[in-house]
Amino acid sequence: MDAFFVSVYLLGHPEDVGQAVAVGGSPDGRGVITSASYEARQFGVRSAMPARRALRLCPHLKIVRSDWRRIRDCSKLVRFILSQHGPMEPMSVDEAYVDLTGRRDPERLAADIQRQVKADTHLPASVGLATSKLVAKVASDHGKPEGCVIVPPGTESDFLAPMPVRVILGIGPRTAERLAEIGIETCGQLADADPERLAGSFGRHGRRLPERARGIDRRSVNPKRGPARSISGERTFGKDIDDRNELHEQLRKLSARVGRSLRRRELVARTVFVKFRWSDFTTFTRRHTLEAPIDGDDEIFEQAAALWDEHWPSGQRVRLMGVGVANLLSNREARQMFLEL
DNA sequence: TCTGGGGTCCTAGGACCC
DNA sequence: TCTGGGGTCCTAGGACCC
Repeated sequence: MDAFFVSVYLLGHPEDVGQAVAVGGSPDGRGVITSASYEARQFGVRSAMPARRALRLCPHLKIVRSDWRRIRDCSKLVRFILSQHGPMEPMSVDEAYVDLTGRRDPERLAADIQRQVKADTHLPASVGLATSKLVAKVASDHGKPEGCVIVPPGTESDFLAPMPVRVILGIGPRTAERLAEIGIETCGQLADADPERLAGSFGRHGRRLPERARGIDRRSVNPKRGPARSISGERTFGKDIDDRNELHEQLRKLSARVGRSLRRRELVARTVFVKFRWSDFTTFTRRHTLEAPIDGDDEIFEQAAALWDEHWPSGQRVRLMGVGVANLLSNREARQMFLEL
């Protein structure tokens, strides 16, 4: 989906269509931009940018909060439409793969699906059609907004060759920087690199990079999502906090939020973790695993508070606090475990 | 002008067991 | 005399994604 959160907002606010609009947090506090309209992007506004900075780049920018209910509803509808056309694997709230293997005239089908999404949701989407997930994703990004990019079989390598290595899913800023240090900046250069040499400096993952850069990716579309592996909540405070009571109060709120989410999904957890971020941005986590799984707000808070008190130097100013659970089991699995014990 | 929030996966070291 | 070897679980950090 294109500028998804902003597009969803505009559904309910047609008067703002064509304006520089962004979804994000408060520019007075420590909010960042989540999604920016293409008009806002012309001013350099990007997601993950501090809202304050976005406003400086684009003084007339309208920043609005995200409407999660509406976003979820739109996401569900898009997924439903896609799933009518083949096995569908959701990647995130606004991206999914559909397997059209064996379908007649997939080029036309891709364009039809895009039109159907627009007609039924009134939301703009981009489509990429290719022989693998990796290339389809690059193609889809390449045509934004409202693009429909088809990469015919056999042309994957040529399609990717001129592009920066960053377009490949899994190559982030860190890997791109390290590749640049050895003179590799484009997919074409990466495709020609020696896999063994890359394995030397990038480990197991490195050996596969040249084939990835050629568009070779045998991963299939997998519609079955595994169960959640962790659930967490975190909060960056508007102002750093150093008062123990206030910190405990926040810890209790976050624990309750995590607990609710856990129970709604009918899961229990054996591990509780807390996340710390001091004023100077030093960040770390501490965790504890229990013998028996839990799902209650008070139980989560009790564990979180013990970890917190153990690692929070009294008086240390806190910028962010997080609480999470991992080692998740379904209620059924937990019952089974209990019987075995 | 400092830098959100929700996740996943991988790596590496240490404890512990046989 | 130096210091096996494999498997599993746990912790912590880091890269990456949207």
